[in-house]
Amino acid sequence: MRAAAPSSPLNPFLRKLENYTRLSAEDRSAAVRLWSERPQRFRAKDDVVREGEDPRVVRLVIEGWACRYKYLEDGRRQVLGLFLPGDICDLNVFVLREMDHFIGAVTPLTMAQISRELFEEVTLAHPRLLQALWWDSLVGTAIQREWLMNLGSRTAFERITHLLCEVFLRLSAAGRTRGLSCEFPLTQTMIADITGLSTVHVSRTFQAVRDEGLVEIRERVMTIRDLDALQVASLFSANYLHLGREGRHLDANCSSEDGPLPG
Amino acid sequence: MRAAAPSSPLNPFLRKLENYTRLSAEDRSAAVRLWSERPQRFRAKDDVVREGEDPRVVRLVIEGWACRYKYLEDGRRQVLGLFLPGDICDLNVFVLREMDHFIGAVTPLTMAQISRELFEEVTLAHPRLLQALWWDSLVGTAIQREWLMNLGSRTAFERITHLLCEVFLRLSAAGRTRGLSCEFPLTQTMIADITGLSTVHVSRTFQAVRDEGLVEIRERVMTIRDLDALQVASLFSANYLHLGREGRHLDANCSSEDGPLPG
DNA sequence: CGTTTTATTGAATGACGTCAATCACTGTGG
DNA sequence: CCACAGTGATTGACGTCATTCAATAAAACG
Repeated sequence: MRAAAPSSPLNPFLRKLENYTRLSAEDRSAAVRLWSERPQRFRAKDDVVREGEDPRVVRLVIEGWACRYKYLEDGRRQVLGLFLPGDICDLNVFVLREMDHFIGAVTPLTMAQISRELFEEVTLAHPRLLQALWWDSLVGTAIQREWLMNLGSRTAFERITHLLCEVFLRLSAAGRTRGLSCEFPLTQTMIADITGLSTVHVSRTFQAVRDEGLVEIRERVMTIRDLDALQVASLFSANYLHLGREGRHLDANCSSEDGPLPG
Repeated sequence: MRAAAPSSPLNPFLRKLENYTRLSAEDRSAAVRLWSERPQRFRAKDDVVREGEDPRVVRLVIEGWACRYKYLEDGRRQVLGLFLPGDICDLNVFVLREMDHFIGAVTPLTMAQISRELFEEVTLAHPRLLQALWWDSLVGTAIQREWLMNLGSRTAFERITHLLCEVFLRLSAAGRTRGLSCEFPLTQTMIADITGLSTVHVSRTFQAVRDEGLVEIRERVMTIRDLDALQVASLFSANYLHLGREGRHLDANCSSEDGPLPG
C-alpha cells in the first residue's frame, strides 16, 4: 500500500480547505488537531445548540449532517443552512453572546468542540490555515445568499434540483462522492423546510424530478443521472462555491508526494 | 451650544458600533478615519461592484442606500441585502477573489473605500474597534438568515411589514430616525425584488398594510403608526439584530462626557 | 414638456397549500 | 410471532395566494 498521505483521502475537512489553498504538512496536522478535538455525539434530531444560548466553542462536523433552523412564533419551521462533514458551524462564535437560532442534528452526528484558547493558539501559529478557515466561512455566507436566490426567485422544481446540485458539489469538494453518487439522508420533510414548500408539494415535485430522469435516490444514496441537465434545470452556477482555488497565491510550496488536485 | 461629542449624533457608523461596545476616544477617531477614507460617489442605480470582479477595498456607506443583488440566467432579479448609512459591505473582502453578486446604489450614494493596508493598520492598533466590526459583520449574516425566514416562511403581508420593521430598527440603531419616522426611499419594484413578490402583489399588499393603519409613507419618509402592532403582524423578533450591547464586557472605561446609551 | 419610471387596477390563470386518507417501513414490546 | 405506534411518502380534491398580462394613471426626471 502507498505511503499514508496525511491529508485528503479520509478527511473531508482537509479536502475541502485545499480547494482554497495548498496547506503545508504542519498546517495539515494542526487542522487535524482541530478536527479531532473533544468529539461529541448526537442522535438524529437532537439539538446541538439552542436559541438563546451563549455558545462557548467552535464546532466542526466530523461525521453526519446537521442544520441551522428557526421557528416562527406560530410554529412554522425554516431550515437556514446545512452542515456537511468537514463543515464548521461558526468561526466567530465568540463575538455574539446569544444564539438567534438552533443548530440540530439531521442524522446521527459527531462534532468536534474547539475552545477559544485552542483555536487561537492553532490559528496564530498557522496563518495559512486561518486564511483557509476564513475562506470557508465566507463561502458559507455565499451559500446562504444562494439560498436566498432559491427561495426568492426559483420555482419549486428549480429549488429542489438546485439543492441536489449544491449538496453533491459540496460533498464532492470534501471528497465524499463516488462518481455521480453520494450520501443523501434528507427526508422530504427536511427538503420542505429547506425550500419553503409543503411536504405534499415536495413529494409531487420530486416525482417530476425523477420522472425527468435527472436523479435517482434509493436507500439514502443519491445518484445523479445527468449532472449537466440537473444544473441547467436548476439554473445552477457554481461560482458561489468559490472552488477555483482562489487562495493559490498562498500555496505552501511542498515538493512532497501530494496527489494532484482537481481543477 | 454643547461641547461637540465626537461620536454619536452625526455619525451612523459610530452610533451603530456603540450598540455593541463602548469605544474609547481613540477608537472613535480611528473609526472616523475609516469612515472618511477616499469617499466615492454613485448615482442611483449605478453599480458599485460587479459580479466577477476582484474587489480591492473594504467599502462603507457614508450616505445613501445600497444593495446586494444577483440575476438568474433568465433575468429574474433578487435583492440579497440592504446597506444603510454606516453599513460595511464586506469586512473580509480580501479573502475571496471573485465577486459572486453585484453591489448597486439604491439612491445617490457616497461610499468610503478602505485599502487593505489602512484597514490592517487601524484594526491592529484598535482591537476593540475590530471586535465591533466583527460584530457588525456577524449581525449582517444574521440579517441574511432572517431574510431567509422571510422568503421561506412568511406571507406577503408579513414579508413586507417585517422589512419595514427591520429597516426602521436598523436606522434607529444608527441614529437615523426621528420618533417613529425615518427615510424610506425604496420603490415598490425594489420591495418586490427584496421579498420575492411581483410588483403587482406588492402594490396590493402594501395597500392592505396602509389600510390597517400600521404605517404611512409619503415623499420617501416612512412614519410608523403603531410599532408594536407592526411587529406582531410581521412576526418580528429583534433578537437577530443583537442590539443588546453584547460586547459590554469590552467597554472602554471613559469617564468623559458621553451621553447615556439606551438599553 | 415629453419621456421614463412607478404605482394602481381588473381579470384570468397557475402554482402551491391544506385537508384527509392511504400505504409502506421501522422499530418496540408483549 | 404478531400487534401497535410512529415516521415518511404518496395521492386526490379543493381552496387560495400570488403571478401574469394589460391598460391606465400619476410621479419623477432630464
